[in-house]
Amino acid sequence: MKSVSPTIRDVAAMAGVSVATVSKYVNGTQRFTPAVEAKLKEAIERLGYRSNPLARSMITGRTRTIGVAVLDITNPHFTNVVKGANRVALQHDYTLLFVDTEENPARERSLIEALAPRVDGLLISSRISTEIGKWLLELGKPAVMLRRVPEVAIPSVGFDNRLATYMLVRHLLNLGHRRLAYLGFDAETINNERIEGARAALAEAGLALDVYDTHAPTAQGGEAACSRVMLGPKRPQAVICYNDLIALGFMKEAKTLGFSLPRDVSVAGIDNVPYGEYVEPRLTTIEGQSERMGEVAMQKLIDTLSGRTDIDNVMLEPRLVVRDSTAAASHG
Amino acid sequence: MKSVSPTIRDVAAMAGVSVATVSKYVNGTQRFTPAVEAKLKEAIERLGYRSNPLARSMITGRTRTIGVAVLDITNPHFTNVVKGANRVALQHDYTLLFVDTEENPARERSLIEALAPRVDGLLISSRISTEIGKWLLELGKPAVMLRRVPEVAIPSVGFDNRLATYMLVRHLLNLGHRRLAYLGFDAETINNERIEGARAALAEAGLALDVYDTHAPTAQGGEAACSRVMLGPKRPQAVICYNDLIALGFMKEAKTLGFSLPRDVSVAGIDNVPYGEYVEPRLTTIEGQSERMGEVAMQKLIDTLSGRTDIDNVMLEPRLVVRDSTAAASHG
DNA sequence: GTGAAAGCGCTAACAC
DNA sequence: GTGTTAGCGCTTTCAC
Repeated sequence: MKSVSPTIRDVAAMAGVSVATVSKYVNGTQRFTPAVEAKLKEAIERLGYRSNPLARSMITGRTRTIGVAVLDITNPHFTNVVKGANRVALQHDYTLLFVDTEENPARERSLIEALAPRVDGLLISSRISTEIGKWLLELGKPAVMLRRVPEVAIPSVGFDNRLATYMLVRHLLNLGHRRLAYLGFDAETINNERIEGARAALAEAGLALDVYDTHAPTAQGGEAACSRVMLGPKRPQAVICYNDLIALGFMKEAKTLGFSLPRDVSVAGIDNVPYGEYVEPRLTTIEGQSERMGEVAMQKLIDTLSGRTDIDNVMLEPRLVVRDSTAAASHG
Repeated sequence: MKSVSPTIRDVAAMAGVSVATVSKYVNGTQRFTPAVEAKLKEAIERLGYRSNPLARSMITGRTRTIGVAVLDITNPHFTNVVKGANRVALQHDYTLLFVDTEENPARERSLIEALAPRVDGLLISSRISTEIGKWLLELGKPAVMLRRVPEVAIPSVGFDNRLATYMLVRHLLNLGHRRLAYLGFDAETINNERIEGARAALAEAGLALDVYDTHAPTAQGGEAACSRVMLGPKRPQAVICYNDLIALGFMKEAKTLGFSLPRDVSVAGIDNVPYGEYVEPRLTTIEGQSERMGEVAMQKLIDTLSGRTDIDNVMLEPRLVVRDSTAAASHG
């Protein structure tokens, strides 16, 4: 219960050796005579000495720690990314430190700035990836972006957003739907890719897409937007949501408004968060491979840290998961 | 794109002043002559200088950072705790660093050990709170436990587990149920408190509790245990789950097994995670005040860091949230 | 206002 | 094997 921790010098004094010896012993850099080793062990034990990682890092320049910045720790997609990243990090004896930027670009930067010097490398998911990417570059700290940023020389792992919505539209088209809506999240750059993919598939069938927007990529966002979509002048037969959370909220509110799902409207999301399986109707979605994304990104980062330097942009492939929230269009 | 960051000395050299001056300027400790200030500003700008927090922390002994260790970042209960904690930390200009111990007591200790020296204080949720608590005490690092640990001299904020299940049982009793089961998570110390609370309420009615166990406090855990509970020799009319996640998994599997909910069985959870509102039937639960727990705990920690030292154990009160997963017992 | 110097706790040559 | 020494990048007295 000492208020101030013992230092390497205290140990050295107590064991009657030099600080260098203690340092080497603590780091297992060398072998020692049994006598010295015993004294060292005893002194460390009695003093309750623990080496100060800050001081060590300052010299070695390494922390054996990796920083992960996520946009919203509440979103299962991100927690799964984290799980995947954690698994790989653990295998390589790295510790993960997380920071939640809370969808706030202003804080984002300062949080990453605070995190960066304390870690060996960074895994970053950001709304402003390109900007952050450039800034990271001049920071000179190894990083991997959790989103494709081909325009910056930083490795990244992303997801084929165009293909995801393209597939979703094709699926809905096959079910006989003609009036499709997209409920997006405008503040996000990949939102446009998702719209493009949907439009491309629709264009092939000579159809157009109605685009709506939510204020947040969350269930609350989906709830809030539902009545506008479903009770507006262009009620869709099917709606594709920016992500599963929005879809979950949308479905809940649609039911509250008296609609029967999927009879009155088909709904699909993207990410395949675990909870999509527990709602009714079970959510049709695109498997976003969140955990895999975390794994791949972490592996890339560790490779970079180990000297390998192949700056490429991995693209994870989407896979359609059909469940009960999408059904054949009713006649009329 | 320099590989090595500029130091305070580079700035001093470039601006033609001493390092002490730069330090004071960077920390806003003092006022300067406009001439010096301008030179400083320019040098810092051109060099892209950022002060190294490691070096600073080593001297000041403070990091302006708080470490939070959670058991499972995938569990919405914990992410909400984190949200609450983050909110008040932000107000006081503290940055949060998280670590996910992944329900693994062995890693728990080493992760916290790695985290502790890099932060000013700790917020810890652990399966082995008492043990960790004692250890924390001799570490001398301010900490607050996210669970009541009255037996250790560490502030903590917890939740009235006995009252929670007591209330749940009373609710179920009022609905006419007589055969109640509890689906718990044995590895958790508070599991016993929850069993006690349920038993106390049941005893008043001259009834007994059937206790089952899951291998994990997750939806998968609930799913896996469901058939054992529902198709065993003592099929219950109502089951209380250790937490909402288990309840969600249990409900899903019960439906798969052909049961109609809540007609065939009433189900209740604890925590009030957001997704309980999106499933069908909507989950009856106990509001666990996760966010509030995070807020209170962080406030306590910050108070401690500011010199206040009232080591008490806050107990948050449970509140019953009745939804559709609990209904009147059917005759028979 | 500004600077010189000591040193935070530790590691890494290098010498013995 | 073990000790000496010179810092890592920064803050902090204490002079001027």
